[in-house]
Amino acid sequence: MEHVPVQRFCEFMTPSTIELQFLDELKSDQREYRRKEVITREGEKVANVFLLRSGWVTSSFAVDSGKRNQLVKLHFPGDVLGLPSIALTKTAETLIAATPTKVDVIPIERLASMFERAPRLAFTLFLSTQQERLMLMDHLAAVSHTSAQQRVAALLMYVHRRLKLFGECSDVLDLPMSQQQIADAAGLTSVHVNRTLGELKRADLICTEGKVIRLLDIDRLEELAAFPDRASVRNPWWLTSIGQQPFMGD
Amino acid sequence: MEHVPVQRFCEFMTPSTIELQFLDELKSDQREYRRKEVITREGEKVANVFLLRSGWVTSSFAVDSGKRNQLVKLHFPGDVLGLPSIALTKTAETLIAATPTKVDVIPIERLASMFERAPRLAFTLFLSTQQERLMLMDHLAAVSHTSAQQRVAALLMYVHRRLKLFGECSDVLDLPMSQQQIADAAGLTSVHVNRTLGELKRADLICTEGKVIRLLDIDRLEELAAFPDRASVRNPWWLTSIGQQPFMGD
DNA sequence: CGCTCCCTTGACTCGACTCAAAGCAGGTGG
DNA sequence: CCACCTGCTTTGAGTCGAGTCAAGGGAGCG
Repeated sequence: MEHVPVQRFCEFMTPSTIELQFLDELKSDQREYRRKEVITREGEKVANVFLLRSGWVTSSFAVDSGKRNQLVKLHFPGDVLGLPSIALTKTAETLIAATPTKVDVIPIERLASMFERAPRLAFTLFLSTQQERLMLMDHLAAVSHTSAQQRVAALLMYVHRRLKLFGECSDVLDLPMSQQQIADAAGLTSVHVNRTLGELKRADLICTEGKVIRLLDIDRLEELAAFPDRASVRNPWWLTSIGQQPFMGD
Repeated sequence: MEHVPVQRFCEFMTPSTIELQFLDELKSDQREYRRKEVITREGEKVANVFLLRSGWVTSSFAVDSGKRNQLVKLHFPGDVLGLPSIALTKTAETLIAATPTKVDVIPIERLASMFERAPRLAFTLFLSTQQERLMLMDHLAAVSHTSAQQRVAALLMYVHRRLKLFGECSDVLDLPMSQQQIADAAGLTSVHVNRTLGELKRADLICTEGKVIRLLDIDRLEELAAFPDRASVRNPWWLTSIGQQPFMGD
């Protein structure tokens, strides 16, 4: 039974055995990347999406003709990478492995066939990307309405939450990101991120031990980050009523 | 034949007659709203999505416990409203009619059934929401990396482009938005939007005649707005190869 | 007539950016 | 083993864009 890597498909319902098998057969290939290796560079032709099996991946955009970067999303195991660009001829995102990484390669035509063969999975993926869209909206609201401290805290808490899902998490974060990248994610400059981290340290919210960040007061950090909390549906009848048996013909 | 209101479904391929009929039968109801009327308020139970038939609709979030608003998206005829919240128990977006508006009400369970009955339409909708996601990413990048002038210009050009699609458009925009709303969209304050519009006027890029904005130099405005230009796929084989005949049983 | 929005303008503040220089690894090759 | 990169972090000084607060002016409406 696959567990972590298909969490995107388990978030709203539990897939049947046949569906899990179908998912497993989507991949055409499996690839590994080293830290900082490029998975996809913006401008390249779009042919695949990727299921992240292990490792962290950053998704970013060049802005200002390359002078700056916008880090749009930090991906964790179970995430599907590259979806936003499937309607384009050239990829918009640059995907870079932040840690050593394993991905399944899923050709777009197989993804398309999922809509015919496994509609329940397709709708689940659809729901999951709507959630992503919402997170982007929250990110957008945050970037234009919150202070540097809040944005940095929000980033830390986001990572903390995701890691908690895997149980891999204590109050210690080993961020594989430079301050420059944190800045790109939060919409700040590296200089200012540095100062902001300093402020958080002085406020006894975090401390750093080498590259590692220790979260000293998670409650206050959560409060600072001020994520809107949104409750997701689980097993809604309109989802579970869709045909459960995918058509596995030919 | 329905034309404008289903453009979201025609962007990537041409739906078959049966598919168009299916789309038409999705709605459970049709509603009309007056200017400033609320279609959906954040926090309400999620039961439907809406197909915008005519009029403009703003989608916004309260931030800072209601002191500020983030206007996330301006919707035009053909857009599907409310999708980002379908995975939630309570809506995240507040949808407000910016002009007199007509919408089709689509219960979520019917949307779900589309994934079973009309997979090609479902995948088309999926593609279209991936595009939305991308636009949000661009919006995000813009908000953190561009000046007030650029953001206001970007908003104007966005509206101009959308209107051009309907052929309704000259170089004259009749924005049904207050400067406060423009500010909410651009991530600015109303005071600063006012000054920024002043700058654009002094630079002979726009002029205002009452509530109407006349675009004096669209080329320079486009340059200022600096949208990334992204080419969408049309009729990709992996889309058109999906079963064209929806199952219309029972 | 007076209300309520909304736009407009001015004066002041401040958070985040820029530019710049200096410290600090970690890694590579001589 | 040391010398030298190169990339990342840290700190300082100065600037500026956008926000805040506040007051006045129009325009539409009951």
